[in-house]
Amino acid sequence: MTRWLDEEEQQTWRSFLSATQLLFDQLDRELQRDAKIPHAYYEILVRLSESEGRTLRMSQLADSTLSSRSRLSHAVSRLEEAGWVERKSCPTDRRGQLAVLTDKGFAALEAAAPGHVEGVRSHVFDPLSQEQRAALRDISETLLNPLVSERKAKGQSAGAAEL
Amino acid sequence: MTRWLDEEEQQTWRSFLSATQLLFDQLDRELQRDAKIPHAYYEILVRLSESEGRTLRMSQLADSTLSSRSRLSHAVSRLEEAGWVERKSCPTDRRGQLAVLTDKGFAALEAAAPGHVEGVRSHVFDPLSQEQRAALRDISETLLNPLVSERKAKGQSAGAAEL
DNA sequence: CCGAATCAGTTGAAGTCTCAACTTGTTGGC
DNA sequence: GCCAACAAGTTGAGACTTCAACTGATTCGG
Repeated sequence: MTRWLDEEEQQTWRSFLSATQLLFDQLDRELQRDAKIPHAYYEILVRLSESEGRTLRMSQLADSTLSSRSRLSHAVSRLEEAGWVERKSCPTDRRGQLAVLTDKGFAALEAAAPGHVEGVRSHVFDPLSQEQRAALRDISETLLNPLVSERKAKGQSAGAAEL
Repeated sequence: MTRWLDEEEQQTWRSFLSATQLLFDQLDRELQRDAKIPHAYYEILVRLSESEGRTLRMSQLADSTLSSRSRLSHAVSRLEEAGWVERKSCPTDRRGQLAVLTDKGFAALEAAAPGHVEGVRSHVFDPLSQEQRAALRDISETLLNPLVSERKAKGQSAGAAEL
């Protein structure tokens, strides 16, 4: 009954797995070395830096970083210890918490960003032709929608709206 | 000096990040639910099952799963506790260790594989057109080589030969 | 308005991964 | 042969993630 992968699909899948694995390992290692944070934490800083008042509700931040609430809570605690983020209680909903990027956190992000962008460029965009870049975007967007739906179904709350 | 990403590149990168993140999260969750192991452990079982005598040197196994030696060592210890893998000392090099897939481990892999393949199919291949599949393979292989070189340079020993 | 269901967020434990240090065995130059 | 470099693997500590259980606040049907 199982629809096994044929030779061609097998090759595709293994190349894809290897490439993504090596890519994220590499970017993570660079970020860890240069900025002392994992990529997931970098993403948190980026989202906050792009938000009104450098502030976001915990749940919005979790959704926009594709993170579980639990993971985010731990991560923000960690970033708080580093003095890069602060928690404030939400004025309109006493359950809510706001995460605010501090000046120190913003400075850390500014310091980390150029190196990280350079990494993305050199490991992803530089090796690809213009056609390949377009195809990569097209493929990624095609895969994205069903995955987001599935995730929502599983109860992970709102959708990854602003990606 | 920084070569920032333009709007188009930004979109591509974020879609790619989201899609891969959601994809691997999903596959991992399915595997954890159905087979009680993370995807990295599944990969180990697959490599062993494909090897002569269901046996591989630790270092070869580490290379072929793109895993650090340390990570592999921990993982094999865990799989050994489960009775799915056994360690034997290598006859030709007293430093070496062989990892051997047990019958029980093979059975576990046989039980897990159909569900996992179905997941890969439904989340990756089914949504893509034939052209997109070809492009995905092409892109993955393009990205792979430089990453493998970089990894080797960093001292991670031999190359990911048989992917 | 009151209680059940739901929502926002946190917590602690258990699992995995990384990093650096370490043990043991091999090899190559002298 | 011998000792310094190197290779194979392991180990333990610390960091991150997941999962399930939990607290407290909000909402909505009756």
